[in-house]
Amino acid sequence: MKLDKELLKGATETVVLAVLAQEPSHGYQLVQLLKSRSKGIFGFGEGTLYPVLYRLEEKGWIKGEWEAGNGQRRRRVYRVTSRGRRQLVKRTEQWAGLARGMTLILGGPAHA
Amino acid sequence: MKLDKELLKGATETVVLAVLAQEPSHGYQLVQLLKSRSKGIFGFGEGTLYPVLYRLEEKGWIKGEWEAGNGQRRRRVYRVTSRGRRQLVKRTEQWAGLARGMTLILGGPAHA
DNA sequence: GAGCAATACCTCGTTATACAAAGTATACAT
DNA sequence: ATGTATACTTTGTATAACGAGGTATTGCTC
Repeated sequence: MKLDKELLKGATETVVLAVLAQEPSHGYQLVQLLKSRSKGIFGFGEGTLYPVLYRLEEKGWIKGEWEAGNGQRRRRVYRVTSRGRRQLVKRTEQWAGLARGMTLILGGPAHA
Repeated sequence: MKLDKELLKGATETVVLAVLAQEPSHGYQLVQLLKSRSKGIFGFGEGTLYPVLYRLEEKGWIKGEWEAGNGQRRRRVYRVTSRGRRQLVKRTEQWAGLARGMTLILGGPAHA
């Protein structure tokens, strides 16, 4: 099942922040982490994730640093800043609120 | 807590379908139903909901009928069509998928 | 050393949506 | 008559996810 594009709006930044908070990563790696950690539910492409990273960095919620190439291809590793962590808390609360509302509407008296 | 605009994208049509499936309503009533049934979590305004209703009707998922004014102001009551009910099932599955993915990412090894 | 796959990054155009704000008009109570 | 709640409608703005295309490097294999 491929997730609806619109449904993901607003959630993408949150999962990116969450994964980076657990493990600093570069863009390409993030694509794979998001897929594996969500058991294949999320399948973000690079065309989605790189712009998200730039956005988050511009807002000061993550910080990227070029990793010197020790035989590796150069890559930019992103870490969550302290402001970013506060944001992650907020976003998580937002998500919980939405999830609660959805449950109330979808799972409520509908099955009565 | 006011829910982020972007986070709601894609979810709005689903909750509208869900409420209408439970109780055919007109637009103005829907504003209140969504608010009360979600215990205040959803606060959609008319400028959001009416366009949603038009969209859903155009797609054939709901059907509106003008209710003749028996002393009442004229109102358009919307009902979910059979195609709309199938859509609701799909949307609900989509939502469940997203919720599962979010839980995996947010609630997983983060608190380890 | 040519070819190829995987890695890693970047950018553009398209499309869809939530919302505020403003407007119109009716019913009803005071 | 004045106001309030009801009820519908439209416009403009901002944002975001994605596909598709592009560049460049590394390392493997023949």
